[in-house]
Amino acid sequence: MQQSLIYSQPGGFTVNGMLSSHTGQSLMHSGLVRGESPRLDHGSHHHHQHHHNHHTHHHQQHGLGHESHSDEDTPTSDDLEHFAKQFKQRRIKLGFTQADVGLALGTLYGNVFSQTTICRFEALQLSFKNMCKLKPLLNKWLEEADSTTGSPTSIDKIATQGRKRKKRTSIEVSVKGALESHFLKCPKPSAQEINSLADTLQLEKEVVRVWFCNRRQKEKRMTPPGLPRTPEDAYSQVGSIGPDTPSPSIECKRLFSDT
DNA sequence: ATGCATGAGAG
DNA sequence: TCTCATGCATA
Repeated sequence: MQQSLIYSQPGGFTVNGMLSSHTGQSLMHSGLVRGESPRLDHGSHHHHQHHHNHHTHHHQQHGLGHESHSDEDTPTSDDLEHFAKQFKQRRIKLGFTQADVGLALGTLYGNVFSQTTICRFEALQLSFKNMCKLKPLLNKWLEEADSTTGSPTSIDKIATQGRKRKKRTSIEVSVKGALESHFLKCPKPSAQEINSLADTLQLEKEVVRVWFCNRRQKEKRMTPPGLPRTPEDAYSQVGSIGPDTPSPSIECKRLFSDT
């Protein structure tokens, strides 16, 4: 947790040591879970991805095969991964917290983001599409940030949230385990399934429903959950690593034909 | 850093 | 209803 609560104002000294070093970390996710069709409308493309996804049929961004620049068009997963990494180091070098960045984006370009989102971006824990959307913004901030090394950023405040949010319900570990099991069987339970499940686990159906929604979203992130990604493992598995989706391509049978 | 939650939009 | 982007609150 390096998210200090203090605002580090780079107004005292010039922090200008932006090095282009990157941790030699071989993070190679093989793709996302679904066939995200990028909203690009170039009618003639569709090369092929260069990675050996030893299973299904999904790739999300066409391997345009020749773009290694910052933005312009749809980045590749590798581009995003690299950018996120660079972004984080530079952010830290400049002495800003994730929260600072989120706020700065708001005051600079009108889009405010929370610490959570910045964090997830850096950790590649957003969907591919979402990453692509945020990248340009963060890239701009980055340019601004290190060019203006020492300029006062006009901080503004846009308090826009007067919702009474439900208190976060803590789900017991054992119960979580049960939910996990069910998720493996059927990631998309019907209302009836959710009902009985909620009843069994003694949880509100809404809580169970939301849990499944969130669980599904997790599967769709760029960095899927449950990766035993230790450096040692990475070395042993080179050649056929598959951090890709566990192929749940099977339809879960609806025992109840709902409405 | 992450778990549970909200709400807008698609179907 | 589900997905998807996003965040408050919390561990």
